[in-house]
Amino acid sequence: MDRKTRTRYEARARIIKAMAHPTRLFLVDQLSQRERCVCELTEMVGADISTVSKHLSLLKAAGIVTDEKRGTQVFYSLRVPCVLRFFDCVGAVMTSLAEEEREALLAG
Amino acid sequence: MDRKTRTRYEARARIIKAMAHPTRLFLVDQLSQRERCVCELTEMVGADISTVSKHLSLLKAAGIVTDEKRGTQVFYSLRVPCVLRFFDCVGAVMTSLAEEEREALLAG
DNA sequence: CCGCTATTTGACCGAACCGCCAATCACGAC
DNA sequence: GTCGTGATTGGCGGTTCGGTCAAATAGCGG
Repeated sequence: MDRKTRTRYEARARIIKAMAHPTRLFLVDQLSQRERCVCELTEMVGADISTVSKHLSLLKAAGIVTDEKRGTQVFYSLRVPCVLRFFDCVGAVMTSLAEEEREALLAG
Repeated sequence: MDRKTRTRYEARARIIKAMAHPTRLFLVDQLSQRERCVCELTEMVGADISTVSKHLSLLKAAGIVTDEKRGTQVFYSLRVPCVLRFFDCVGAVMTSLAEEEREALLAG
């Protein structure tokens, strides 16, 4: 794998990594419905506001969400809706995983 | 977020996390073409065979790939092709990211 | 200006991750 | 059986991640 190829896969991995956390998946899921302010998301998640804020800025840095300040609040919204398709595929993988485990059980 | 919801998002995150690494993305990409043995993949990646083996078993544990032992070699293949759609979306996110940066540049 | 609320940022610390090395296991050839 | 090759596993440093706390910043109302 040459240097250029490696760089390309690293860039891709950075974006997927941004999705690879339960709280951030939840946030993306919520933002797919409509924009929400940090305080609202914080209440939904049930964690410290600084934690949620950091997750959101990570998603923003990855290019997945955008923010817009209105008065004293900051509203986040989903910028790239195609990430929602991750969920479908993840469902397929989970099915595959269950199958694999069943096969292993039968084999053993 | 109640306990059940959290568990569901954790399960999803585990699978996405399995994809969130440049080497593993590369492996998935290669396996989308055809099955390959560990030694072949190792040579392509250019890392220690133990490293590649661990990445592959991680992908397997996530349900994304399967392995089949034939003689002294182990062949891995892609089990859930839909993960390839990740790449398209990642491309879209990268475009969005470039846009966002350009906007920030103009605004600043 | 001050106080209040919403949010971000920095420091800290435990946990998880990554890559290499060595040891081990599995298989085929002899 | 021994040897050689392919692959997995365990362990060890170094790095990154995630959550919490405290401090800093930003906007609004008085």
